[in-house]
Amino acid sequence: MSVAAEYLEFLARRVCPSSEEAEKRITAMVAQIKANRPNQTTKTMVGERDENHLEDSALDALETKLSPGTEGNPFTDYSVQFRNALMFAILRNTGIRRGELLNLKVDDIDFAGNTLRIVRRADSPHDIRRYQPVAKTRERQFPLHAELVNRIHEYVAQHRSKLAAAKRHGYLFVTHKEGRYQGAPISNSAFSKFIEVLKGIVGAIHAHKLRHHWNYTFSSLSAAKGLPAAREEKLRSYLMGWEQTSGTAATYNRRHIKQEAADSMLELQRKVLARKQDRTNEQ
DNA sequence: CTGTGTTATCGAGGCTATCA
DNA sequence: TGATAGCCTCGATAACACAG
Repeated sequence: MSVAAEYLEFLARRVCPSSEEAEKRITAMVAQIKANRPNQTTKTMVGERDENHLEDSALDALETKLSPGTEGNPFTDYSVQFRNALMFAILRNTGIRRGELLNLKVDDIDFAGNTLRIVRRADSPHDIRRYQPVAKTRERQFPLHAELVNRIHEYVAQHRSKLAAAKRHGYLFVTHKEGRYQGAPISNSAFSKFIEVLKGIVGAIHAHKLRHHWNYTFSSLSAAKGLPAAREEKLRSYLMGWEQTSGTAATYNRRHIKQEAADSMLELQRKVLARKQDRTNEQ
């Protein structure tokens, strides 16, 4: 509204002949518009976000249910099962955004070095999707647990490669259903449908909630390691792709931060995956 | 630290092609 | 012909960047 008021002021000065009378009325108009600005921000309190995390046990149960070939898997096609379980695992373990996930290309994964790269590709001409998912913030690269890398590789080699249309673009996750869109990059809404199914199993869940959960786990882990708060903040910013609040200092020890961030990322993944391993062994 | 602008996500409703 | 697994749109709102 402030901007609108100022623009109207500018416009009025342009249009009206400059006289004392006009000047008075313009000032009055601007004052009146500004007086009507809402004085309360509509943003919600930041503190409430902390309560927004899920239970690990519920996520474990969900992951078991999603694992391909399991009795009672909500998806019928094996490739779809494999893809969906993989998308879930990546979201849970890395805390990347929904858009970043759908925007992943096969090339973004370094299968030899076990790393994942988040790249911005706004308005990519190669993306035929109506709604193009993009990485919202900074690009970044971090290591991926070998198990996840292997699963991605298996998905590409065993499932994605069977679809001819998938060879024409590099996007990692594709549509498997036969028809016009088979092999095309999976759409935002198709992904929504997937989340919809998850909701039917564990109740309120969405992609961003997994991101919140990742941050929650990250906090616990940092606390357990006795990481200083400032340090933790920097690592978190790097891994989540946020701007570093400090300017020059960040450039100075970026590499160090990157390394430590990489370690933390791996450790978190190891923790979650190891626990899952334990459970399967017990059964 | 706050206010403001931009962009992604959520969530719900509706449509379409394929298959058994 | 119904079930399934896709797809599209859009308003509301949350998440983020950045200047003051």
